[in-house]
Amino acid sequence: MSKPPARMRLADAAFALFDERGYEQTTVDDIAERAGVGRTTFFRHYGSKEAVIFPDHDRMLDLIRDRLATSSHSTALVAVSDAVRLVLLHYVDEGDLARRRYALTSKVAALRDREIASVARYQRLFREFISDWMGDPTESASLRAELMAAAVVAAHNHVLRRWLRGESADPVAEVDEAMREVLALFPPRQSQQVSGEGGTTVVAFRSGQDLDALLPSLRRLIEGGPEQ
Amino acid sequence: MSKPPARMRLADAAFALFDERGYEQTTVDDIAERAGVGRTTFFRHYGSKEAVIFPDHDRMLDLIRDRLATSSHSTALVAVSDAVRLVLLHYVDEGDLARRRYALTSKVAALRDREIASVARYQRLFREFISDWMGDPTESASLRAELMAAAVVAAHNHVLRRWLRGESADPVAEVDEAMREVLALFPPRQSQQVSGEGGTTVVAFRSGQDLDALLPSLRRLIEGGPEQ
DNA sequence: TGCTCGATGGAACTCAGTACCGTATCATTG
DNA sequence: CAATGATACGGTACTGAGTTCCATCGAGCA
Repeated sequence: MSKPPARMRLADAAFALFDERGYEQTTVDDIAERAGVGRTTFFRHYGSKEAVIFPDHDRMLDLIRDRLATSSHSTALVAVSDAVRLVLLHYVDEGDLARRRYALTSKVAALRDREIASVARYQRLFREFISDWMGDPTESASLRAELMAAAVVAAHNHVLRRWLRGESADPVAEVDEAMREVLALFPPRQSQQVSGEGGTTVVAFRSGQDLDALLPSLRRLIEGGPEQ
Repeated sequence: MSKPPARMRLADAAFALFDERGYEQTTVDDIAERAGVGRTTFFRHYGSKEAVIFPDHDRMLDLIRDRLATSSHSTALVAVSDAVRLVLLHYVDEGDLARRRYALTSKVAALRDREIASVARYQRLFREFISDWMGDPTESASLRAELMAAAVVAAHNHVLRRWLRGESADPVAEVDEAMREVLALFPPRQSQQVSGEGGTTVVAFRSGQDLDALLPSLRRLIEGGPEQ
């Protein structure tokens, strides 16, 4: 009947106390005492009181990095979707623990802020990866990469929160669908046009005019090359 | 020769000390001492050591709220663009102060996290507004609102950071352009088509054919009504 | 003068987080 | 068996952020 490792006892004690008294009302001393270890040991295992709630963010960042790194130019978007699915699956595997954490982050501003900061790190990884993938130093591509990374992360968070609230029975299917929607927002561009003959790219717009009235400007756009 | 108000002296002292010694190496006592006030007074004016760097976020949130509130259904997107421009202009008006803050948030993780948390609050405002505006309780619309809010905020941050780094001479023009790109990502949906006469909606696609070869299918699309 | 009120300063406190030191356990060496 | 080193732990003392409470000062006012 050996005791479970201190690290886990600390996490259990922390969650239990947070549930009973609330986060701010619980001190690190309380947690250490209930876990039956010294205060020093707590800080050896978790860098801060907040970190006992989010022990895995660094590992998740590595996971994302790895998945993105093992991709070629043509499979970049697949890698992004995979990485997102990986993160979502990690939460789903945590099960009830993830839901208890969600209950805490919903109530405690400090924890919510911490979570948001972590998500921003994910977003940064995606942004850098997408930016490299685009390989286009123009300001327009830079903005596009930023928007895409933001959308990817927002889609993940959206599905994750739905699952955390018990609104989703199949979060993996939902996140795949959401990622399809996100990628559909960013269709491939002219520079990646099918090589060879001069095809036609029609950009999306709405107009009160009918098609015939629009054709002149359409032709001008196509033949005149890039315009303001 | 009356002294400037304590609040401003505290901010000046804080920025000066942060520049000289760095953020972590500066204590609140140091700041209060240089400002010639007591420690208590510091915390009366700024809720925390970090808050002396970001004094205006609450006011900015109110500004956004107000701008969004004074809009009708048809001017919702204009209101969003206006609100974004408002925030950007606030930073630009700060001028050098905003750049010093940027230098700090670039170096100090705690400050970066704080800034990110504030941005998340902006994003939440936009998300709720856009969601209400869509008035569509489906999951698809909910995701769409989330993506749109994320894109709006990402676009603002992108332009703001460019300006902070001195890469943009006309940030207002840039943010307007960026917002146009963002809104172009989210074309109005069928159900919101301009009532009345038959305008033209061109959906985005790419084709290897040239425009003339495409026209028949285009016409069929337009006249045949909604299709998959 | 006596009064309130707002802004201030100071003392004392709680608690997170860090630094340092001593100790117990265990496996590896000779 | 004895010396060694690595690892995990506990305790003490410290710094510094943030809070609470109380005392003070000055301006306006009856």
